[in-house]
Amino acid sequence: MKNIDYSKELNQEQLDAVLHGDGPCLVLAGAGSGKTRTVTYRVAYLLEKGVDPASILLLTFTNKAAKEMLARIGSLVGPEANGVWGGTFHSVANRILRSFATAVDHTSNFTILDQEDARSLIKAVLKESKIDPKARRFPSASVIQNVHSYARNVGWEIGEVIEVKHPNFMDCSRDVEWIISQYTSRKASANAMDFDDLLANWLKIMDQHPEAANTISSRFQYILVDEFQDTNSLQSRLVERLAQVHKNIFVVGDDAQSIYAFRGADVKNILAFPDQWPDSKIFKLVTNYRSTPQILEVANASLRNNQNQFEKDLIGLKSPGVKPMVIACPSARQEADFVAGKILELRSQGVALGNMAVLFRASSHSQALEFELMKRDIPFEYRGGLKFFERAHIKDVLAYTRLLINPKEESAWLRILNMQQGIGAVSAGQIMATIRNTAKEDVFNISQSQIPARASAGWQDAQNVLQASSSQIAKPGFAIRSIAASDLYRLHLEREYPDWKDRLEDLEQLALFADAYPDVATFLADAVLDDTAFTKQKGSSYDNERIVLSTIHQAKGLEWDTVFIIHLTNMGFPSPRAVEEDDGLEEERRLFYVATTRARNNLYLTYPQTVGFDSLAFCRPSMFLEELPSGLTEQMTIGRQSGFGGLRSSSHDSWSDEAASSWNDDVIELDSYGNYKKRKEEPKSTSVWKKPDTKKQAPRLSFLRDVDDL
DNA sequence: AGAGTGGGCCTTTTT
DNA sequence: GGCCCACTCT
Repeated sequence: MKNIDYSKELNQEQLDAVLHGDGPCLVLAGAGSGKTRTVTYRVAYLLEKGVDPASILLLTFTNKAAKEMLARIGSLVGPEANGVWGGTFHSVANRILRSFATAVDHTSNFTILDQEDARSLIKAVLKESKIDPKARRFPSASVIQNVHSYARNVGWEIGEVIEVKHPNFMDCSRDVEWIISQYTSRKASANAMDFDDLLANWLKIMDQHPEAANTISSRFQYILVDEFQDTNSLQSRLVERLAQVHKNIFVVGDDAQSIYAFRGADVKNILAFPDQWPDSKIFKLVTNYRSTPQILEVANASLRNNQNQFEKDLIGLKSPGVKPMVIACPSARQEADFVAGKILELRSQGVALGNMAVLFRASSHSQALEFELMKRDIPFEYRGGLKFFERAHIKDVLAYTRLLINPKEESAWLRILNMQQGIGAVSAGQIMATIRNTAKEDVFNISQSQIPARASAGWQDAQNVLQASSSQIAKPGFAIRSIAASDLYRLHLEREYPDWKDRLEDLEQLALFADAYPDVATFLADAVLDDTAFTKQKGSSYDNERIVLSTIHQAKGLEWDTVFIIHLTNMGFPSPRAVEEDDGLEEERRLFYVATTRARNNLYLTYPQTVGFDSLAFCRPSMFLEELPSGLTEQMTIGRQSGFGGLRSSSHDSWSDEAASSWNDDVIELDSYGNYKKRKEEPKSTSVWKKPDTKKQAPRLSFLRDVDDL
């Protein structure tokens, strides 16, 4: 084991937290204050003290965070770190449940349903139910799914969630509960778990199976939780149960960066930690090493508009840099143009593309920029949107693969059946009923006589593929090749997709990825829970030559020299829908805080003054910009005539003046979203009003990201 | 019962 | 602009 000089490598704040003894410990770590560093050194310190690596459990929210921390621990202490258990709550739950599945009425090779799989199962239940959505308004499958998931994560009744989140569906409450109960039993009989089941079943074992619970909790003597502000009630209870006996619970987080309330995260978990764990120690990390004082001032000033928070300002240590810049652009097209131009300019000044990132609130905000970057041949890496394992053809093949393990898994069947010629929702439902009544050994040999006549050919095709690949169960890569290369699936791809060749190549990539796994079940679990292994393979050598495009949520925990936050409009960010939620505005502001604190040296805040495709809509700058004290930022307006690069530093004669005066001409009206929309006739000054021709632009390149998939 | 076509509706974040 | 749904034709 390497020798670590803790007092030299850590500041006093961090050192205190790392060296603290056993028992409950809360570390409140501001953005850029060395949170990851503290956690990794803490683990190193435990190992150095002689703690068995296998008794340390490190829980995170993203796979990326888990991998990064484990890697850093590894480079700190060497191979001794290998035994440390680290991963997301969900992936650790998966690993544990593989050993204890029978306690919760599953077998160890249970299948994990991702959100889409789960939704399609709910949809099928909905269709078979006698509920007539025409007779009255009834929540869609995805609304039901959200309600169900939220209820489980925060521990509410279905009725309560509907009352708070969808009051207009209050009278459907009973029926929704019934649908959910059907979904639950179908899922169980298919030996499948959704994301929430992973956590819920883990907790169930901890609560109701003392023997198993004892094995689990005595195995993990030290529990560390990253991003604790993002835990929901289910996760918080899990953590509590795990640490109940030894109380060696070490959590780090920042209430100011709590941005997952929509999926049940509750800041109260971190605020109440000291009450929940008497005698806990609290450490605060407020020294920021990452950002210039100018950037921190903007972040701090913004956050001061929030009421519910610990009082704490980040204290910057870096020497002064430049003020963050606010850039008003006439349109999204010109915003993209500005950002692309600036990227090239910075690169020529020596900032590597990999040291820059463009962040946005919602995936759709990046469209114009994606096009502009492609046009200019600027390589970029897109984070967010569809992941590799969520793309249609990948999911198709995975559905077949799932059946090899779990022949009665309903949502896999539904996906496959609906792909066959001559099988629609009704036949699929009938066939499913037959499958449910068949022993799992016989499912691949159901006789034609039990299948509706028109569905017969399609059914036989699918059977053939399954039978052919079922012999490859021990070799996931071969199973995948056998499915992807089948006439049935290859022809399906050719029929459906213009880019079928790329997709076939994707499938070979998938097979290569699967080759590394000892069996199909392990491979499938990773495919659903963790695709970092795959994405890494793809882009590794380019990492430093690509600019990152990312949603703010996915950018949490990361940092870059230069950060652009785009589409800072009143209708884009804060998101109008989020603002309707309780505490929604404050959460959006925390999101803005997360975004700004990703930047080390340069921060560009841009917004278009118009958005829209059909009709042009004006928008104002985001309130997060308007509420910033003037003087903290440099303002800039891009003139509408200019191509790229032509900037004006005054707002005189600018688009915004013209737009403002137009608002008085009654050409603009409020639409139902509270947006200003163009009405009736086109104004005279055509060049200004012509809608930007971003519409006819080429679609996103499919190998970068495929939005047409699902 | 499926498949193909036209119209209304909504734009969020993710393990 | 794109998705989902409902309607209609086969």
